[in-house]
Amino acid sequence: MTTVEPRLEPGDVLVDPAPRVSDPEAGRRSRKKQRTRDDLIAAGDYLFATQGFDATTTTDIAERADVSQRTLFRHFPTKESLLYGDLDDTRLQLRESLASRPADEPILVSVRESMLSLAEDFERHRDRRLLQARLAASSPAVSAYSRAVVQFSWEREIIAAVAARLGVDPLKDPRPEVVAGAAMSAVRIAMRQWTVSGGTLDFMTLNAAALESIASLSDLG
Amino acid sequence: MTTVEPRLEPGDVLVDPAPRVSDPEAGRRSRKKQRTRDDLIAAGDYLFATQGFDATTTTDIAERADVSQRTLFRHFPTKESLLYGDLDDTRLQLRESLASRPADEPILVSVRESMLSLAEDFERHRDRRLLQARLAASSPAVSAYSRAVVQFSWEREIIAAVAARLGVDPLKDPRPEVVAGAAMSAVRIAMRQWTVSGGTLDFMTLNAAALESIASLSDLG
DNA sequence: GTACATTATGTCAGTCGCTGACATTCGTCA
DNA sequence: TGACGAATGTCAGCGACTGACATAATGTAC
Repeated sequence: MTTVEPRLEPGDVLVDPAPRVSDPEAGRRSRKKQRTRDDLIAAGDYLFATQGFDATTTTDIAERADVSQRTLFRHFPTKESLLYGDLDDTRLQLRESLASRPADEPILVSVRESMLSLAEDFERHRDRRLLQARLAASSPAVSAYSRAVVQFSWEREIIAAVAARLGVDPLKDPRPEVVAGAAMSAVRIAMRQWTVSGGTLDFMTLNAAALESIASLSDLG
Repeated sequence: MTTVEPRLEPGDVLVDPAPRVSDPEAGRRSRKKQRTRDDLIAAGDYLFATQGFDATTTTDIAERADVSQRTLFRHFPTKESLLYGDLDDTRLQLRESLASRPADEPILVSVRESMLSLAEDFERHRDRRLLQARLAASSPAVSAYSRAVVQFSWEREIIAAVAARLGVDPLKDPRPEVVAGAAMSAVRIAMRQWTVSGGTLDFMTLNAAALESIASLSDLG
């Protein structure tokens, strides 16, 4: 599994200057835990960006975050999950966006609008999403994880929402999954176009254009 | 990554009684090579079916095929690829099927008919496809491989064919990928329904029904 | 504030997928 | 037959990940 690793230009932003808010409600213990978690993500982002995903060792990352490798794996189940540490946030945001659409709205419109809320997420975490996309383009392991874990988790949210709206069982009626599959393909195209543009193009616009094509599918007869 | 491993009933067929044809044209050397390859696949199928994917070691498989572990990895790049050893056959068959559709046929019909040719493959290798599907349902590693490698390779064939038919660049026009995504979702549903039925339902029928829903997507507005 | 329970972390040894390097065997072909 | 090359075996090693146990920091009850 040989891999071409990315070489970032010196000007590129490497890490999200994350807010590091650390809910002041919680005690010192959970704050410290959150702190090491943040440190690990930052260390991973930096090393992945500078050396590439495959060339970076989990031991490297742990050392840079000044913790043991064992601690890294207590916070993240896999090396890939370290790169997509905010997966759950994005997924839940998508879920809420889907749930908040009016019930009388056409389903394709609901899906489209919700996917656009995902675009907002991309612009809010621009650097990180670009890094993830670039690493996915250069490392098969990351690419596979993105498809099989990240995107799949989004797809499930769409399937559940569409099935609920239609009032059908998604294991029997194929439409929820087919809609979700089409929508995910649209998002992938938008992501790819956005990535090759280096994040300069407007993700929202790209995503909207791709999603438009779903409704016109039947023209292909 | 804890995994529930499948327990097959004694009556279940474990291995494809593969033809083991070994092109008589070739010499003894390539015949022996093909033979060890077949042995490895058979050993893998048997152990995966009886012990589950994760619980089976590549060393186990190699020993059962009476070769060294190193030889296993000379024939197959990963443990997963051993389970999907015939991936290329299926992919190329899909490609040919897509290429053989008349140029004046509506695109959705071409895609649908080609996916049905994929259904023939499923019935031809019924036991193996069932085993793969069951293992994918029980092991995240297999499931991820199926999505990110196997199904993705099919998806690329559809994208290329549809883009060629439309005469567009699939990196710019989203329609080829969206069609492919919808078609792959349909196939996934059919596979799942077929699997839970234990392979008793007619895959062709399931697949056709799921593919039908693509054209009616715009009804969801 | 002292004592006890919890929890995050470190350390260490080990498994398993996978690879490079080198030696050996065996089919092929002149 | 003898030389060449392809397939395999052997061995050592890397890297992701895990279980077990010890330790230290934190939270809590009194």
